[in-house]
This record gives sequence, C-alpha cells and structure tokens, in this order.
Amino acid sequence: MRDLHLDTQGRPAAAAAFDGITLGRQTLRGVHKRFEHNCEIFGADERADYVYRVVSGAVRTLSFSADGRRQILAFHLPGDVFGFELADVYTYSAEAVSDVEVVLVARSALEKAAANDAVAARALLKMASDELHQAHEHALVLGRKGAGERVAAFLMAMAKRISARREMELPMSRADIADHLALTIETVSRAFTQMEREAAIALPSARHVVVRDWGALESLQAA
Amino acid sequence: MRDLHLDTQGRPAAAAAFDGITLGRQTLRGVHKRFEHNCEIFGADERADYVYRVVSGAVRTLSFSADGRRQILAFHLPGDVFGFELADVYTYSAEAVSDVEVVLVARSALEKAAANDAVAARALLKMASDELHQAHEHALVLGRKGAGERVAAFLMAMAKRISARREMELPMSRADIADHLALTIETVSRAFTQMEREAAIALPSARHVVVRDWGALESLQAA
DNA sequence: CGCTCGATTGAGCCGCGTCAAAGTGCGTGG
DNA sequence: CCACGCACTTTGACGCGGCTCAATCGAGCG
Repeated sequence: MRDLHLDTQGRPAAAAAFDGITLGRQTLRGVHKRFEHNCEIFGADERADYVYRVVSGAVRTLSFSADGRRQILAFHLPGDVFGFELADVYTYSAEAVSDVEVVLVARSALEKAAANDAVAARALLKMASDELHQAHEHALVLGRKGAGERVAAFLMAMAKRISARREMELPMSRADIADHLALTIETVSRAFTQMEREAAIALPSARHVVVRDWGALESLQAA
Repeated sequence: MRDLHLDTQGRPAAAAAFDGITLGRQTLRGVHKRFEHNCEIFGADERADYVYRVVSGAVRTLSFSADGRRQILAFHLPGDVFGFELADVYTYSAEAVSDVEVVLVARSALEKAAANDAVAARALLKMASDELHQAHEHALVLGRKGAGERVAAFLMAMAKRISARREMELPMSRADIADHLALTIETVSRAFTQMEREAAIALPSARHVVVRDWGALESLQAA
C-alpha cells in the first residue's frame, strides 16, 4: 500500500478549504487528481483506501440495481466530501459529472487522526451523520413526492448550493437528474417546460436556469 | 385499542446483551422503559438527550411531510439502536409498533465514552455508517422497484432479521408496511395475496407469514 | 351478539413510463 | 465558413401500474 506522506497542519479551515480534508482543528493534506467528464473515480466493491473531496467540477455517487438501471445517490459539489466508508470496500461508485479536480486522502490517515484526537473523531462522526440525514431526505422525496414536486425540490436544493439562488448553470444532464429523482428523462424535461410555462423559472439554455419566482417553486415543491 | 398481547416472540431474557448500549469493549448500562403500542417514544425537534435500544417488541422511526403523510424510515427490532443523533434535536420521531421495552442511555455518556476511548468512537461511527448504508438501500428500493418487488424485498429482509427464515409473525400492520415502502394499504394487501396465489408464501393469518418458496421470493424481488 | 378496526377485493381513473419522432447545440472535417 | 454528425433535449401519442373510492369480510372485545 502506497504511503502518501500526508502531513497535518493546524491552519484556519477557510484557507485549507481545497487542499485536503479538515477534521476539527487539523487538516489532512492530500494529493490532487483530475478526471474527465464521465470517468469513473472509483467503483463499487473496490478497496476503499481513499476519501475524496471535490475541488472543482461535480461528482455523482451511484449504484446499480440487478437489471442495470442506475440510481444516483447524491451529487457532490466543490468542498463536498465523498467516498467515506467504514467497510473495506466502497458500497457505491463515483463518477465525474463534468471535468473535475479532486483531492484524496488515505483512509488510514483519517482513522489514525480520529484515534488520536477526539475532536477529529467527532468531525468524522458529523460527516457520517450529515450524509445520513441527506439520505433520509432523499428517501422522503422519492417516497412522497410526484414528478413535478421532485424536480422543483431538486432545483431549489441546487440553487441553494450552487449560487446566490437566482441563476445557475447545472453541471448535470437531464439523464443524471432523472436517475437521481427516479424518473425518466422525458418526465424531467416535461417538468422543466411546465415550470417555465408557469413562469417559475426561465431556461436560456437547457442547463442554464434562472429562478424567476421562488415562491412559486416552493409551492410546487410542497408534497 | 387495549392490550393486544403482541408478544411476538417469547424471548428468554437473554441478559446482558439488552441491558445497555455496547461500544467496543465497554457497555454503557441504561434505564429500562416501556411504551404501549402506538405511543410516541420521542418526537422530531425534541432535544436529543437519549439514545435508545430495543429490548423487546418493535419500534418505527418516521417523519412527516408537509401534507401530513408519513414516511417510515426504518423498523427497529430487539437489539437495534435508534435515536442516535449528532444534532441537538431529533430529526425524526420514534413510535412503538407493538408494546415495547427499550433501554435508554444519555447521549452525553456516549460522547464522553467516545472522547476517552478510540474503540468506542469507532463503534459509534460504525453505527452511523450502517444506518447510512441502510438508508441508501431504502432509497434504491423506493426509486427502482415496483410494488410487488418492494413487498417481496421487505418480506425477505424481515425474514432474515426476525426468524429462521421460514416462518414469522410481523409486528407491524399493513399501513406501517405501506408507509415504509411508499405504497398504499390496498397495494400492499394485493401484493401479499398475489404472492400467496403464486405459492411463494402462505398466510395463516394476516400477520403470520410462512415462506414456502424462497427462490420465488427472490425472483419476485429482483428489480 | 354486535361493534370496531384492520384487511381484502373490486371498479375506474390518472400520472408517469414507453415508444417514436423532431428539434437544438456543438465539435469536426471538408 | 458551411455541412455534417452526434449527443442531448423536447414534444407527442398511448398503455399500464398503482392510487382513489367504495363495499365486504373477518377477528377481537365489550
């Protein structure tokens, strides 16, 4: 197993935002790597030796069901951590949505840090807990919302994460959105058109979304 | 709604295992408490001061959407831990599916143990990670499976957890199953009837399920 | 014995998936 | 610079699975 000679430095989290993974006071610096659009970053059942953080671009984590259909569990934007597993192998795959730069840290280094520092251990726990909460939220969306509601909720969530909430460039295709929301491409497309017709959004191009009426979106999103 | 003697499994008081919450080598002992069928154990947005473990009976964790429909996130059977949160308030509610006995431990005690013992901290992390994996699995079921497939998958999962896989007494109603699988009561009922017609299971009574053909269940469950 | 709550069964409808066909933007090569 | 091809998106027609509404059945309890 290759050693990545990671060093730990106490520095303000803001400054270290994209150099490594921050656990409480310390930041584990990692190695930078680039992936092209649609490349696999790691696959399910591979040895889970590294934990990743997005520097630029967007990443999707996904798994496949028996018949080959894919389910996108989450999208990861700059600053987000993914690939954090306790088991020895990844339970899902990760792929580059766009051209992407990531920084990766050996899992063993994270575990060592957690074993020696209660604050770091707690930070790891918080990461897992946040992911859990997000997964619960996702299950709620899939279980309880109709097609239009899912898309509206997705747009609101992306708007909050990407931009100043008025205008954004979606990094992912309709197919990605469909596989995240458990819909078909056609249904997602119809939902976009419908929201444009109701003047809740504007679509200068397919992936460029302008939020025109936040209130309308919110009422569409209500299950 | 009086006592329904839902004592599904005459569990011999299998002692120490159900006296508290085990974290690695140490076990934090807790206080025992009982709840009647359908009682709330804790509610979303309450202060998350305790972590719970099921001693006997069954518990559901759930949340409500804006329009009042409920989504059951998971069922918890004897030995399972629930109510473990990192935030200061619970993000979901917990209710007794049947008459139930739980043991509860102060969250502060768990955190103290984790801060002083790396093995305990790792055990906590594993708990969160297992829950995350389960939530991902649930999202996959909701997103990718049809009605019959969901019910078959649910039955197989319960069979593995409850019994020696041949025969079991479900602690929850059709309504609970429906709200877990994001279906209606009627659709769940039809799925049961269908599986009985195909001789995959037998239903001596509504909640008593006998698995007659495990292979048939598996092929039904395949998405 | 009758009440009540849960489960089952049936009829009809609607939303979303499926299949099919244009339409759009972009890179590539002539 | 334009023509072409390819990938992605949009739009339409249609069928089906699961939800809605409604009636019946069955078991436990007063």
